[in-house]
Amino acid sequence: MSKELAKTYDPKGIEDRLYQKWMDKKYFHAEVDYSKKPFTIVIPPPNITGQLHMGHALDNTMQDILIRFKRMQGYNALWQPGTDHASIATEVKIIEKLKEQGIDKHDLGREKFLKKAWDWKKEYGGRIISQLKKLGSSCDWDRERFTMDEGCNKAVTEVFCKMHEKGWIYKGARIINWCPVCNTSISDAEVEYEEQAGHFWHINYPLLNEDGSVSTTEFLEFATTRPETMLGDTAVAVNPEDDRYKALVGRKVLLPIVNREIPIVADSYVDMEFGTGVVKITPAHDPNDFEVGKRHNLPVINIMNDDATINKNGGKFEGMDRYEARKAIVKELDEMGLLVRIEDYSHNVGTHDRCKTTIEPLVKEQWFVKMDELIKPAVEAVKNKEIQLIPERMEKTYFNWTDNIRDWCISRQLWWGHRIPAYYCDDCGEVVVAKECPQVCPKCGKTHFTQDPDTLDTWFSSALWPFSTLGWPEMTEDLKYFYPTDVLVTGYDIIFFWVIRMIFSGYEQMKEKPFKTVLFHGLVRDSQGRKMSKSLGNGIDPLEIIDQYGADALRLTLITGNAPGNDMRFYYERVEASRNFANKVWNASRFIMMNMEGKTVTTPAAKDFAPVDKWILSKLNTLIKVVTENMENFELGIAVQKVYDFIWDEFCDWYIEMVKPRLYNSDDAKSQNAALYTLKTVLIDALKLLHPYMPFITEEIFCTLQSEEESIMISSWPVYTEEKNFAKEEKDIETIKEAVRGIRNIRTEMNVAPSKKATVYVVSEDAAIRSTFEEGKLFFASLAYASEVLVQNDKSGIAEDAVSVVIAGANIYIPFAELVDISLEIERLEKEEKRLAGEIARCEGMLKNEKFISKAPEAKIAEEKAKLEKYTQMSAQVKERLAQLKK
RNA sequence: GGGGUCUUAGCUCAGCUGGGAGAGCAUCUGCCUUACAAGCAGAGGGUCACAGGUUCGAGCCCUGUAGGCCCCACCA
Repeated sequence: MSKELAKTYDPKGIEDRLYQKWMDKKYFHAEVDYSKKPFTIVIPPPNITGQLHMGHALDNTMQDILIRFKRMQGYNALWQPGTDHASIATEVKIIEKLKEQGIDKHDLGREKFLKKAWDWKKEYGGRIISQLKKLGSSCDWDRERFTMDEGCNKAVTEVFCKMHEKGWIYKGARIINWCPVCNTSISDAEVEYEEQAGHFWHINYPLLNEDGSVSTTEFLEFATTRPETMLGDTAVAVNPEDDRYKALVGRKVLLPIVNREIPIVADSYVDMEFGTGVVKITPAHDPNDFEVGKRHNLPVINIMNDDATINKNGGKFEGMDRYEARKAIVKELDEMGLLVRIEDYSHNVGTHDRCKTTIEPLVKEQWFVKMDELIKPAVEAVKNKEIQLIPERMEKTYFNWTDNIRDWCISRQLWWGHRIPAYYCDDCGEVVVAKECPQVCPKCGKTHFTQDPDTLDTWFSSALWPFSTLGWPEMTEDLKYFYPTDVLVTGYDIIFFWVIRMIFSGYEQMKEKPFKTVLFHGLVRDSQGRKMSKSLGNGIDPLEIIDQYGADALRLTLITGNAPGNDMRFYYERVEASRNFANKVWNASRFIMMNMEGKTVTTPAAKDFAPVDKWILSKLNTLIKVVTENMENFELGIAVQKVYDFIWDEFCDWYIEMVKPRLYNSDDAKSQNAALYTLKTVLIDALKLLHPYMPFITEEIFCTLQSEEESIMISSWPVYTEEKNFAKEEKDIETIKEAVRGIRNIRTEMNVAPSKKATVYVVSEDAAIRSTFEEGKLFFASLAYASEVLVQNDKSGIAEDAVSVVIAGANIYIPFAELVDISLEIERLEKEEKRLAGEIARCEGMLKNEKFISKAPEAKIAEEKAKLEKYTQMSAQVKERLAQLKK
């Protein structure tokens, strides 16, 4: 790289080239190596149906930052990648595709369908991976896994069998959430509640008299949102404390249309205050009713088919869709005079999160994971900080779920997924759970078995991901070395689906946590704060952003100004700001390289460093400390902001400008060399600090700048050292900066053209300050637009009408040749005096407060005293100057 | 019904354990100064939602109020 380089940074071409280089060099690959400490992250496996979206981009950028940071710190960093089969999501897509070709899943048959699914996986499974690469993700691709590969299958079977043996996986008929469109059961976590406008139908059921005849005068009124379920009613319930109905308990009502006699039961579940205080009980189609039914030994009458049409138990309504049946039943009740009234009613309805279909609670035989015992270590681990959740508030969400946990329904009536390792004897029906199909029935001795047709919830395999990917159930070397993993990075939206399940699975199977820290991020929203969604069409494609601005700019945008767990808005102005920063870095580097050209930069002797060099080195040293600390605390947004500010503000706007005169003066070779050396050193360390965030541009510059180095990504992370703190130089340079700012300010205020140079006098009785300015004279002159800088201990020779800047310990005078409006200058100084008076009042107020003196920490008191002294002195200088001008 | 979270400059957001309010964008004024106009130098703009409290000291801690967002529960 040299002068011919483009004035603007163009990431095109560079990014792919560098990624290929990293791949070729195997930098991402990690092997067991006990001489180094491991640092492990497992990727949240993206769905094979997926396309990279902003959520992925954020999630993977964060992981890559942590991995690259730790790798540079000398850890053996492993980022374990892979993809998820995403049973239901994928199956739905395949069914859709088949439908387009006019093929029905069931006509095709299980085997052929699965072949199609694997074809799909082959075709689309790699797409998301290549997209992650575009982002710069430094995953160990040699270790790529899939939730349905051989190893993961083995892990799933192993866990299922073990837990079944322990009695923690069982099969039972319970009420579950059924999706009539996807035709499968789903877990509680997959149900999404949605506010829907509906109705409240008030209905009368006639009471039966003591002699069993139907009363024509006595009715029991109740309200329901789902009148069609009356076909399955097996009781009516009231609260046992309810005086209105106490006498009726034990009597019966006649279920109209169906003409079934059903009892009136007393159950505390019924809220006396709500409605009429009477509830119809349909154990087969409502979870609460199911519980009531169990308590009162009520029959369970399922009235629905799997597609939510009424079954034969619904008599003449058989075959009708549930909503069609609702209408018909209401109509019939109305005709019978049993419909009291209809009320508008808005209520929450459970829908399937995948397809938004209203779920139907049904009683079915399903497989469940018993949660009560399993969850205990997972609760403990978070409670005692064995596992740290970031931000901490996520613990509340976590405990909210664990405290109310119910058994996990894990069987799905799908084909794409891990088939349940349960085998039924064709002859006697005996159930055998085993890793392989049994040869002989342990009960009847027959030899023919049929495997359970169901598959497992996709999260069952994801729950094992942190250890299945490292070789479990074999106790591999990888597992011993890399497990437990260090950080899990994920969105707060899958805390229930995934995070909790990994934690209890880790403790149950590995007897050890799956990770030490969970770092949560929020959602990436559009510029108006809306969720990005397909239906809104407001999604921004990260690949387009990469194409237009580069992966580095995208990554920086996603990290800047965001705190853990918080949502963010994404818009183009932010990306442009990031792109501009990349360009800034590029140009600063270009400048440094241009100046280095043809020269051999050597390490200068300690005495050859100018105060400015020490100032920036000292600033850099502090930066290293702050950035490292913030990254270790997972405050990535703060860390990168510090790097950004340092590079742009301190390094580019100040240091480079300060050092220019020395670079252009070849007469003082030692000084020039020290400047070049400092420029290069600071740039390299700054690039290193920036590398995890912006891997491509930093690599490109680093390798050009230091052709002998192979790659920045395997270089070592800068380390903070006390010896590189130069307090004196920091203070001195800040003094000069203050003077420069003051002068620039005045010049703008007085409308002095930048091209117009003037003599600048620095007057101070303090020899140390004078020497500071003497030493910095060269750059001070150029930054302050001075034709000449004169440092002296009194005002001799300075024109009366010179404008002046007061800084602590010195007065700066600029005599302009043109007439300066004295009254304007007086006004300006009076403003300054007022400001200082305010500051003095503030300090004095504090210091005169006895309670402050007695209770505040010493350091704080000393700080305020020093400030008071400084402002008092400055105020005196301003006053003196005003007195002169007013003469 | 329970819980969380937010309310800071015109906009979008930082502000980590309490010690003089910040950034980016936008606006205004000068500058094509030999790294960068995707830039440089400067400026304006905030009773940190409101009301109390704790403290020598509160944007930050506590209580309450108002409004927004989210999660959980699901009284038929």
